[in-house]
Amino acid sequence: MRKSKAKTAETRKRIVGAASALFRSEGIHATGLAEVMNAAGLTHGGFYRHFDSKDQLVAEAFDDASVSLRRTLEKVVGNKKGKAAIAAIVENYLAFKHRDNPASGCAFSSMGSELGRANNKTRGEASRAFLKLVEAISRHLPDGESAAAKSEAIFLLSAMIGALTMARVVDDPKLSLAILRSAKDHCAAPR
Amino acid sequence: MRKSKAKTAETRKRIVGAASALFRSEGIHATGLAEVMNAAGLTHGGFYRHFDSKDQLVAEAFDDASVSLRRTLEKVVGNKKGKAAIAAIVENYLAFKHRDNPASGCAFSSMGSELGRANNKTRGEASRAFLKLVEAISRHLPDGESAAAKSEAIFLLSAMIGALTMARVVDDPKLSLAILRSAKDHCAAPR
DNA sequence: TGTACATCAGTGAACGCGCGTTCACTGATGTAC
DNA sequence: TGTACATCAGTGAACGCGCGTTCACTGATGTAC
Repeated sequence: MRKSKAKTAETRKRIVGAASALFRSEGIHATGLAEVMNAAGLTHGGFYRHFDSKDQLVAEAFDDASVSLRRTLEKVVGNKKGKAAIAAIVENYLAFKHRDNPASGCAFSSMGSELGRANNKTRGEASRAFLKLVEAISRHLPDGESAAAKSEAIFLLSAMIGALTMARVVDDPKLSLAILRSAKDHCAAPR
Repeated sequence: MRKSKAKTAETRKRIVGAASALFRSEGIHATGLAEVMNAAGLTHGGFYRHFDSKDQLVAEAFDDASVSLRRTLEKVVGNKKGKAAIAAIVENYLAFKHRDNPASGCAFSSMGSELGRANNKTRGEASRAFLKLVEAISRHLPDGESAAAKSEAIFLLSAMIGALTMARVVDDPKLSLAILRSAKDHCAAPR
């Protein structure tokens, strides 16, 4: 049943995509490899033709999620500049749609506390992904290359990640709304 | 080997305390009941004399952690008022000591993404615990009872949780420091 | 206050189950001539 | 271009292991008289 190189590469992508969604919606530890392979339309035995270990899949799935988040942010920014660009990013990140769909959203919010205990490779990728997002935000702040803008962007991103995480933790819809709204109020118009 | 009521209550507390620390340092899913019981100086078989299920322990362990966090914050505030009180809370929360000791720190930062998938009881307790912390912060803001102060406190807390989480995720010490510092800069002197 | 008995905290073995990982096998793909 | 053979993607059974949970048992504690 050997497959063509093109098909094989396609299958691999499908596995990473399925893992990326499952890890974000159910957590890394709670998601089994059999579940991932099943979601990719395969049986679990074939996993090791594509990856060395679950850890490797975690790293690649995280990378997949972070690339997809950056693309989304670029899309919502479009041609907007300055405050309008920041506002678009903030509105999009703190939207109900994002809160209610962790599987396709920011991996820092959905796997944050698990990432802190991940292996070195994954944490390294997480650091680089975080910095790329910081850069994508600071670019739209006044004096975008400055240390102050970078610090501001770091804070905006951390704050949004915390707010989205907590908006998912609380079970009171009004409180969840209040968390998102307070973060929007404070982040959409940075100093 | 029946134990006195006092001893039994003491044992139960020890189990909850051990669970509280382990869940925060290794994650809920990654911590087994045998590990918890072992840390409490017992064998795993006795667990169900004290709790109905792991879920119940999770809820109680979370509660234990959140009470302990409130006590810590009360302690660092002491007699301080207004800005000084807020600054003390922020400095304490975003300290290296807190970042490097998740087992005794804020449960929202260490288990945030897992709490979002916890059962109803735990999420209900998480909501109440979050609100109590919000109240403990807003009390020190100008016009502390107002909706604006509450919103401000919600934002401060969410932002600090996000910053601490991310400071633990990244593997670059300088970036981790930058995350904590940017959050301190923005939170210590609220508008 | 002392005795007899019921209660139950804790132990350690066992339960079924799902985990990550390995492996023999199949058969289509890729390659060497 | 055609043939022969090596490669390897995917299957499904199996591995040892740790999980949450249950249970028979022990013996000190609590209680009823």
